[in-house]
Amino acid sequence: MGNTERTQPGKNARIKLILDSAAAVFREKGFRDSTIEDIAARAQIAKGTIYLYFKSKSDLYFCLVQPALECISKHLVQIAEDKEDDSDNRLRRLGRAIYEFYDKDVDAYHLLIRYNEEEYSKLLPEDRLEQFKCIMRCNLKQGEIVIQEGIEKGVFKDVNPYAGAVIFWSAFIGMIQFQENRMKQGRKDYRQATLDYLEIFIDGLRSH
Amino acid sequence: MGNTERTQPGKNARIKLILDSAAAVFREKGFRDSTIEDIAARAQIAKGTIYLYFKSKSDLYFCLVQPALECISKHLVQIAEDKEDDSDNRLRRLGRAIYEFYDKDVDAYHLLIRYNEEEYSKLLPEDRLEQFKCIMRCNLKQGEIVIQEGIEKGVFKDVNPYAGAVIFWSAFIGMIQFQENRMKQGRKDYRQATLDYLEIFIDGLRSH
Amino acid sequence: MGNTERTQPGKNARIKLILDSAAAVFREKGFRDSTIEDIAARAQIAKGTIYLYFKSKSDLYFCLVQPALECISKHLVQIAEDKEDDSDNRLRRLGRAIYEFYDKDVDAYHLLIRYNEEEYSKLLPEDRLEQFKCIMRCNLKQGEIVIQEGIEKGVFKDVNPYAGAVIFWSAFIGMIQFQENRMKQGRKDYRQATLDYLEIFIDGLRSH
Amino acid sequence: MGNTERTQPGKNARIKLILDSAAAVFREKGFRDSTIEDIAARAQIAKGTIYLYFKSKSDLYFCLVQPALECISKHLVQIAEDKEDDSDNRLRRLGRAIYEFYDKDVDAYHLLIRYNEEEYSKLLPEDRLEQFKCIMRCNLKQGEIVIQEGIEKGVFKDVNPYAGAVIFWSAFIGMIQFQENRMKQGRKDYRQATLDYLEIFIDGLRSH
DNA sequence: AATGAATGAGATTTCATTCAT
DNA sequence: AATGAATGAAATCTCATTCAT
Repeated sequence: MGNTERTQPGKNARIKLILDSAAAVFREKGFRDSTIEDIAARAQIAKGTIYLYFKSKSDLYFCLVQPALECISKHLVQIAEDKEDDSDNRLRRLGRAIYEFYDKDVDAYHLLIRYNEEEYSKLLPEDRLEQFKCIMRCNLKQGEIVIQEGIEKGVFKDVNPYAGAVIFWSAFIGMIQFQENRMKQGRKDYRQATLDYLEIFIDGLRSH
Repeated sequence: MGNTERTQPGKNARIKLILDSAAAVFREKGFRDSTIEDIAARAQIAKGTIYLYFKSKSDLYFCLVQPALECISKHLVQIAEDKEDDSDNRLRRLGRAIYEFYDKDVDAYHLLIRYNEEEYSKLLPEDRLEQFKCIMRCNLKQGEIVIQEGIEKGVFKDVNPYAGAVIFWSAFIGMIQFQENRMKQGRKDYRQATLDYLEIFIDGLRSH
Repeated sequence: MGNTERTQPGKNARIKLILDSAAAVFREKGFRDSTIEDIAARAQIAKGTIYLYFKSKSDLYFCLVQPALECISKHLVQIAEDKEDDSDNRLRRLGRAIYEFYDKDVDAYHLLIRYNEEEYSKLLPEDRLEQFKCIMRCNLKQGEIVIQEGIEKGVFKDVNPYAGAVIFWSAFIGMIQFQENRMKQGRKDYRQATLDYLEIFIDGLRSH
Repeated sequence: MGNTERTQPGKNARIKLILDSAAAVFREKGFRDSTIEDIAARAQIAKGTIYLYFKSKSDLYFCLVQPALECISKHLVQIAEDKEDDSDNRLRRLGRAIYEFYDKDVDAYHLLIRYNEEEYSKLLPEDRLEQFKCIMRCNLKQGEIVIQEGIEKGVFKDVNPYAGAVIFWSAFIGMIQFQENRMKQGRKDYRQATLDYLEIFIDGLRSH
């Protein structure tokens, strides 16, 4: 028992090492094309070592995405619940929160937005997938709530709030993609400029 | 030569048969999970026959997506070049053109919007992939052109036109997704309503 | 369709080749220690070829043992149902039938008597295993029936007929083992002598 | 030396602990499906510790079965050598001795009767295996000796004594199996009745 | 031109054994 | 002496591709 306490930090470091490698490899190759061998090689450990800490490739993927999903999810809920703030500002804050999440952990972000591509949905166990979808629905719901309230206050146009949230989310993915394309072309990183485009969406929603 | 002429139509029919089967199978299962066996079975031909007409599974995929991309691409160029129409209406028509393309050939649409998922990009040869990206850049460019002109005319806000086009495109994908989600839940197909959400963007772009 | 008819014989030959190799390898190494590679190597074909004809290693095993089990099973039922013959002679004939089954297909016999060793029962699907056990119970039942009738006619002692059948069966396995041990030691094959030891059992059962 | 004396008892206790755990695990799962991890877990020690006392998994198995075999072996020799007792009674006592051995240590019994299944025989080194076979031949020999003497005294029929011993042994295994089957079905444990079936053989061997 | 049987490289996962602590 | 993390060989099964017919 004393032993366990002593080895815990090493164990956690190992887990972190594997998760980091996995995130990078999944990011580069996608889930299906990433092999346990790839992940082990990047972590400079043996294949079998990964199975000491994770039950399967799917389990590894799940453990990787799960905390990231829950973290951003909680943050979004907080923002949506801050009823003292204006609807349009809360929508802006939702967008910024997602952007900050992206900026803090690029790999996790990419895993998150791909969770429901067929590539993943075919290979994850039914229950894990359902858990993912549930969290994602929750995220979407926050946008929906904020838009709904804006409509009720007359700040926003009378659109379908769910549809509005979907568009908000997918527009955001598009903006990240834009930023990454620019970076690949060697251009400068204008984060603030990128976030400004959120305003296009918010302006479009306004009732005038 | 006489022979060639006579066999040519049969050959083309064969190619079309294979492409149609492949489109359906790729759509249902995704690229990785689709087997040459699946495609051959659906076309009711032998596996080996496919290799008479296509070099590889990747090649088959490329030949499938290529014409679809070029078709929508030409259409978008036509709209963008119609300088007599208002900027905001041309943006609307770009959106409708994509929607109609989707509606006419769901399989091709899904292949098209996935062309740059890593699942595909890792499996295509470098040069094929570059060709794809070139076509996609061209598509995006049409949105950029229309937005640029709108800005110059003072109809649209002074945003980065490329960013605007990316957001426009990704918002569109989001709307299709929304529509498909609704359909899966057994709800009715409100195409017109869906297209109306285009207006959120167009309004957001307007200078007031 | 014409094709199918033409290829059928070749296909059957392939299946037989694989089954024969599998029987020999399973016999030599047991189910768990036999690898698909071993079986393929013995058949001088590639690993993958086996999967063209059999779903899995378990399936291959099942297809191997199933017909042998059913064949001996039917034979034993026939003998047990021949009510015109004396009980003791029918018991003798049951023993001889098993011996002949052994003699005709040594591999199948060894697979049959091992079907319920843990090695197998752990690795076969529940339903396959149940099918096996059902056939084995049926085989045992024939001995039980004959012994039961002998008891009723006063020919045999009043023993538990099921227990009698179990002992009959296991004694038989012992005799085969004896014969094989003798053969391994390079001694001659006294089949007739071996079968004579059945008489020990039959005599022991007699009411005097 | 003082050290050695002090650690010796601890060492022996360790060895016994490991052997006991191994016996239980092998019994439950069979040799192949038992892992060193399983055995270590049951003994509440670390995996590596087992390798301080045993060269390998096979070695552990050997050290486990060896004493059990020798114990029953000695007992059988004693009975066979008790020339004052009748042949048929000594045969009965041999059977009872095996039954008592079974009853006292079910795990050891099951290991013993399986020693020559291929699952085990393929995994033990040639020399270990030869040692096993030698002990088993000795056990069998005791039955052979008793039967031989019975024949010489005219008590038993003139059968091949070795064959008689093999049948005796395998019939016994069958009876245990019968008893265990009954128990599994939740029926009562009629040990005395089970042993009575020994009489079938003894009667069968009698010269009248 | 068409077939489809055969191939074999490659992916996931297990576990006996080693060895640094 | 004891530990248990790490190793890596090995086993099952899949499927793109080839090639004899």
